[in-house]
Amino acid sequence: METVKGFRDIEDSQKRNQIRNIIESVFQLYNFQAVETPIIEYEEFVKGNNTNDEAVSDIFKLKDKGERNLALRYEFTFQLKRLANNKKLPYKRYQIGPVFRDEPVTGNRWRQFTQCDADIIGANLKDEAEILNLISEILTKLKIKFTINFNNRKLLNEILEDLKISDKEKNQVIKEIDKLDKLPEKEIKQNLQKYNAEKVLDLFKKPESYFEKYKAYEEIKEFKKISSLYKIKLNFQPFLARGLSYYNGSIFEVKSDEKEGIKETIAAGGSYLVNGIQSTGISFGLDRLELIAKVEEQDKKVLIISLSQDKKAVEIADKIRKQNISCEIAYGKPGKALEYANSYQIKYVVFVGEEEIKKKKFKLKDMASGKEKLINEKDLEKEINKL
RNA sequence: GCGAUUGUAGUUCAAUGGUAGAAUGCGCGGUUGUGGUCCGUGUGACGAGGGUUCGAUUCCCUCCUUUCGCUCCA
Repeated sequence: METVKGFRDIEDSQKRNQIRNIIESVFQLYNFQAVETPIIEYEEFVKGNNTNDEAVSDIFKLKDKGERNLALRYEFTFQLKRLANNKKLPYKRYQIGPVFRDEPVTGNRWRQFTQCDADIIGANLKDEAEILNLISEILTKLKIKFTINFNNRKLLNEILEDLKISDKEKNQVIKEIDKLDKLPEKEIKQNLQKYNAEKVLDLFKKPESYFEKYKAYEEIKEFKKISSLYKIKLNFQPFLARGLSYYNGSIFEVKSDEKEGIKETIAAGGSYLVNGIQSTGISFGLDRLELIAKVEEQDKKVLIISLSQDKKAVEIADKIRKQNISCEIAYGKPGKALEYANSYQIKYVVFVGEEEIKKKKFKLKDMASGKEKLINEKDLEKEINKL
């Protein structure tokens, strides 16, 4: 049986859960409120004002028995319009959950994936810096080396207006510019000639100081100043655009620096309006973080082998679990039980047989070394706890 | 969605116009209180449908799927 294209079974979700917990705990440290919202919404609401966005054309559509036109959420941001109503500002909320996009699957891209969002409704530049600090804290805890690319939509707009590019063509030009880190420059230049905008390419080669002449750079300058409070390194990328059209100020895109990392974006965000209120937010891609994060796996697991001494085995297992150590009992032949332990990476095994019960000493075996130790019944849990 | 590409045991790979073989995994045994080595044995696959043919896993068509690019994006 196959899963649907772009959907998958996650057979070992332990690492995933640990990453989720780390992200969630940091969100909470910054006083974001946890929320959950419906996966299904009215199609009209999902589309929102962003009907021009390509992403909106990627929504999964469905109908219920009442012939309502519905859709699966393709992100969380639009749902903030409802949540942010009547809230004391700034309203800070986080949400972790699956979103759905009916789009082609390539590489590390799925049609169901889990986003971890933190947003501030009613935000200024200082809040944006705080969001960056939060990104940095999370990725550091996940032991991921990263670069934060950033830009400001206002700067892009100003540059394009300066070059007398019409509002209609602006979005097309921005899309071309956004490909700069991907396609060869020649190709982009050709495409830009259609809009008479090839000059922008030369602009983007200029050093950062060149952009100081633009009014919108003031905001970038101010933002950099605030961010320096947190010692966050930002990589100013004047051509960074981001596809979602609702962004109206700062935009961020986080990439992995790891050699074995992935080329896809691992977190992205920016500033936008919610019900006319200036807001900012970030979204992590849990599925991608899972590929590159290094988390310590809880690997102290114990297998009790009951050699027809089930009563004692259950008793000991219970004591070990009370120490908060994962433990299970095998009732079969010892050979089988040891193979089982190998197969599921259970590192310690305790034999519970007639002899042990008589002597009140139990054999504790380290699977990696094969060494066995006799341990007094009283000290057993303590010994295991110390391992 | 468009263009290219892919599809055989759970996994990784073979062969073939006369319905398939290995490695590994899994099960059982050798070892009824000792595994990660070895030996034996078992299990298990032609993506789905249609066409050509005496006969199709093989050739053709459609759909699905895989991978890559475009578009877009976590």
